[in-house]
Amino acid sequence: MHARRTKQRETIIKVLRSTTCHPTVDWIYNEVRKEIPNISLGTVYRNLKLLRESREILEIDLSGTFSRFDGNSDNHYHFRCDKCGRVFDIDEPVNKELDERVARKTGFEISHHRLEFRGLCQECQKAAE
Amino acid sequence: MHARRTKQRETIIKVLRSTTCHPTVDWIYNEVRKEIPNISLGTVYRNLKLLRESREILEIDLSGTFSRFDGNSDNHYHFRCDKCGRVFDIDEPVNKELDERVARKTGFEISHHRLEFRGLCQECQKAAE
DNA sequence: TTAGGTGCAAAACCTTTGCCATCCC
DNA sequence: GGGATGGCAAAGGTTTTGCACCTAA
Repeated sequence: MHARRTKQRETIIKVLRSTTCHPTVDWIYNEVRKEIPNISLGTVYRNLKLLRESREILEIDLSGTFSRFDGNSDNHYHFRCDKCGRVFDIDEPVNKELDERVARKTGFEISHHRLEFRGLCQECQKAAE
Repeated sequence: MHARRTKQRETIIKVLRSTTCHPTVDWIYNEVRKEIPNISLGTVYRNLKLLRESREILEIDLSGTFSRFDGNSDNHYHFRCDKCGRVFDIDEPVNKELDERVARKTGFEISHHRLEFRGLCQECQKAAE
């Protein structure tokens, strides 16, 4: 199966790469509709699935009702605000050595790890005062 | 609101504490039905929500369709097998110092972090040979 | 030409919720 | 007694899928 270049897929990638927020499917859908008004939600889901599988984007594992995506597929850490729900990228080096140590200890074959900090972002800290 | 002691809730806790697997709601539901055949799925959901809020259990954030739970609510790390989907607890000290460092660097107020290793468990490594 | 892609709508799924009966404190 | 819970079923919201029609290569 050869991935084909379609306007829909290109636009979805463009939208994802153009933001630093970590959008939900619904947000992506609405953005893309500004350019392709009659695109269907199913197409968005299908393309996100493909892009995730080809590792062009990252699906962020969060509890809660809906998935979020990251246009940056390099492994990196996230912070999630417990109050406003926003997700931020964290500029902290990924600790590859940890993978190796745990792999040795457990016998698991470890490809990577996901790390998510939780707490309050600056704005929500102020709002709580 | 006083949490009341009911057979349903007690059984759900018992089931959760009695396993080291990280069950889905559906699995919990079926286990509990062995003791309380006419318990409803809604009750299971309601109690899991209560227990999560009172921090007696842990909801594990995973991508994928359904939630998973951990009867152990102490913060600890997980490993998830990409092939069989099983989740294992990792016996590795939680790095609290990391929270502090990132908090200083970012200005976020960090309460904790979640870490999940990904890869292949021992059995799935053998199966892949 | 043709396999992959799209739109549309229905289906599938997990989770939540309203209502009323029931039970615990 | 009275508020917290449970059972049941319907609703809600996200994600997937079947199908017929396109379209990029």
